[in-house]
Amino acid sequence: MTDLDLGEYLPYLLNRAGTRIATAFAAAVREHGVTLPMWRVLAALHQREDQRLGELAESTSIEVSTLSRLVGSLQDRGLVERRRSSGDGRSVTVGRTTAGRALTARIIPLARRYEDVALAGFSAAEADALKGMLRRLYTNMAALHDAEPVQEREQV
Amino acid sequence: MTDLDLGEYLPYLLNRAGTRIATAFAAAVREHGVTLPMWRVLAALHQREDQRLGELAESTSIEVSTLSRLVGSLQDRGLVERRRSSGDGRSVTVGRTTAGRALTARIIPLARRYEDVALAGFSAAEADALKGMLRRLYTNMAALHDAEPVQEREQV
DNA sequence: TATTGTTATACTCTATAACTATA
DNA sequence: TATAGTTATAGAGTATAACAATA
Repeated sequence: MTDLDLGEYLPYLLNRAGTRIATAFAAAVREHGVTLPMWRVLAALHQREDQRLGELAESTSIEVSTLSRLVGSLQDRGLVERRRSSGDGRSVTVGRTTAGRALTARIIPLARRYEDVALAGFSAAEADALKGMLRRLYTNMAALHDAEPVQEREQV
Repeated sequence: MTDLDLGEYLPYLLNRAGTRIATAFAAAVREHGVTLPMWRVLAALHQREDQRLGELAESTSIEVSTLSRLVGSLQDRGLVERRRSSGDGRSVTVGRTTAGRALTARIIPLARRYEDVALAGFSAAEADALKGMLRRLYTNMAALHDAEPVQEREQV
């Protein structure tokens, strides 16, 4: 008899913690006129300037088609710009404008503040351990990413 | 100069890991004819049978208005039923039907399988530590939940 | 032919607010 | 008046697939 205790079930705990921090921070960035996914794009471009759309989709975990329109909205707001890549004529490079960099710089301290709230009471070692485990978790799921759903186990 | 390294930024790592496990598992449950949020409702009702809509919103991290229609869809599929609560005439109690319980039982082993993939290479102690920290994280954010966005810090 | 990105469609989820019925 | 739930609407994101331009 296989059962499930949500209080010990990792995907549930991950979703619960993620949802809470995301909704709280979404309300905060909205005061700066952007949505949470838009902030994620700006943060990814802060990490590495000028990414192709496909790379940006990878680094933000946002679907390419969704991202294409999201970049359009950011462009309408004057925060990013699209440039035709010099090498490959098919690909598009996305980069922040001066206004986009300024807004990113204004939001970063707020982002740190929320991280501090989330990690209140954590030692530096604990926080590092948590982050390391989340990175391992991401890597572990790589095999299933863009692959077949896990095979149903044969009934015996 | 306050900067931000996404590779060390908790909300980013949380979103990345959560998105990956969620999209992979969503594809798996879709084969059973339900969406991921629907599965979350079924799992919450498996954890505790017969919850009022408000409680269910709490335990699934789904907005009440979204949940109301989600429960409607599950009802259309014959997986849950709404009952007027005996005590308070305003509230509605949601419970699984026999078919709902059967479907939940079919998905549970699959859910465990995905958790195992995510936690591959983790010792039991590490997995427990991770889960405990995610619970603490959730609790830490409680203060901000349904509250004002964190105050902008005064410029000096 | 394969790849990169855009666009269209239908569906789902969110956010807000108006509304009903109870309390 | 306040609370529990439903419904309406608009805005965003997801999933698929069709499409254009380039390789």
